[in-house]
Amino acid sequence: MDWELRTLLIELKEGREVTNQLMNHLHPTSSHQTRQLLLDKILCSYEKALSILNWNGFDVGTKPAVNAIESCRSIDHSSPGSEVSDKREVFKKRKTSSGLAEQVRVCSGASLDNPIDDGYCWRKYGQKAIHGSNFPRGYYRCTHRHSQGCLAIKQVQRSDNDPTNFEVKYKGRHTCNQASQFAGTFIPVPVESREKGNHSRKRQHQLDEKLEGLDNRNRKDVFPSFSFPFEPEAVKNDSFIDAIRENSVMGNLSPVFISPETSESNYFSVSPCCMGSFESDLTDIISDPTSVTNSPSEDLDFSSLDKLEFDPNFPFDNPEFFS
DNA sequence: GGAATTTGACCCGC
DNA sequence: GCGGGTCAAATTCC
Repeated sequence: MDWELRTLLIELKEGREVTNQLMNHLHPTSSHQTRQLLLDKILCSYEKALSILNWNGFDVGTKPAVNAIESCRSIDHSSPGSEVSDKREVFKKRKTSSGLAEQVRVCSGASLDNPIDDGYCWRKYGQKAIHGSNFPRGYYRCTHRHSQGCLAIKQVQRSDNDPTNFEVKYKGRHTCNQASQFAGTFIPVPVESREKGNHSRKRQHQLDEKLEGLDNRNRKDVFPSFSFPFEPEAVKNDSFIDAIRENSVMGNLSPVFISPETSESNYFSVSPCCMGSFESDLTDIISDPTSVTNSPSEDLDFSSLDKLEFDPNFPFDNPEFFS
């Protein structure tokens, strides 16, 4: 089974699951926003599935609905096997999107105080007003670009339709130590401690920017390594779901995951830059309740999370899936 | 003084 | 020519 088909199946399964959730919320006491959120997720799954078919040469006949796309927690545009190539051999030569591994993520529900947090240290190198967009686009590159030659970059732009949505485009892969830290043993770091210390640079103009749309706290975040049980059996374990739920409900967008017992043999970590769609899907699971937490529709039933199906035969150890 | 951000200018693709 | 991506000097903060 190839990568696209697997992703397609995941999306279809998720669509079915969210549809079931929506059915549970059809009673009059359920809030409209909750139902709208679930509808958006269903549309998101459809759009992702159609996009996959589209990429594989199927004429799906329709263009993705903008609202549906923006409702998606993540849309993976990674082109497997594509490598970062710094084309800036000529001064200020413009990089083209082709040839760059690109991943687009839409982080919804990120309040001004809870911005995108992907765990890497980024340095902002530019900001540009985008034609037709109310909010400027911020350009970030890895802090270790010069010291370690890390070529990872990202672009952050707030959605016009929903200012709580941040569209984050990742291009390139982290080759710095941060990436290896992600591959290491998980060290849980409380959110509070991550926001203190030398990463608490606050400026008045940054506060102003907050109001304008680009939150700056996503620029410098020290983010713990993320790992989860390697064995599918452990994935099915309630502790896994509970950990996700607990951390999600805490309102932290970061996939801070506290493992019961960290063991290198039982846990594996995946660098976000290399996770591809799986990371996106995992982020879906983790970030969705968060977005609910930050949204007015707080009555979303988390119990449905327990119904998520994890394929026991899922090839977690198959490197091809993450390429 | 070092590091990070801001911002105007430059460059390239379309 | 326009829009988007990047550079780099200036600025700001610790």
